[in-house]
Amino acid sequence: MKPCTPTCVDLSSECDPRDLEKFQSVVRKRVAANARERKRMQGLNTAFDQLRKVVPQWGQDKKLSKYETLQMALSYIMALNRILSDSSRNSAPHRQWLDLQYDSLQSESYPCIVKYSSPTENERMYTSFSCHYEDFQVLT
DNA sequence: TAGGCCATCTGGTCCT
DNA sequence: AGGACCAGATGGCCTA
Repeated sequence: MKPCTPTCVDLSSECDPRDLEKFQSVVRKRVAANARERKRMQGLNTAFDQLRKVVPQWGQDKKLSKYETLQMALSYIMALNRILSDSSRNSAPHRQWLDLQYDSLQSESYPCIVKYSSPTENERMYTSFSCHYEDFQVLT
């Protein structure tokens, strides 16, 4: 898995000490850069995990890939945006608001997600959206 | 076994 | 000079 790094090479026996020192400095910098890059990528993955938690994921027991997460977030934001602009035009009650969300979230908006149409799945979706609706209300 | 997804390493570029 | 960011390469793991 790990490609061979310069640390694999043993130069200690035949190198000029100054070259060796220079080489070791390069290796130290490379190792430090690798660690920083790992940390950066871990931060990025944490952000993806946080995004997965707030993005709808019904009927999907498998974790969304990074690409799917971004696609879903995009679609979700677009849908909420549409809901917001629609609801500002006519003040719909809660259930109508949810129905509106359902209309906005058809499968063509979520190409990465399998669409489930059973009452159970719809109910789960309403529950999920109720939660988001509360958050939405707090924010606005 | 092939393909998808991912973590890691690496070198390059840009910014402070 | 050092750090952040990026993209390509590579190899491991998992699933159909």
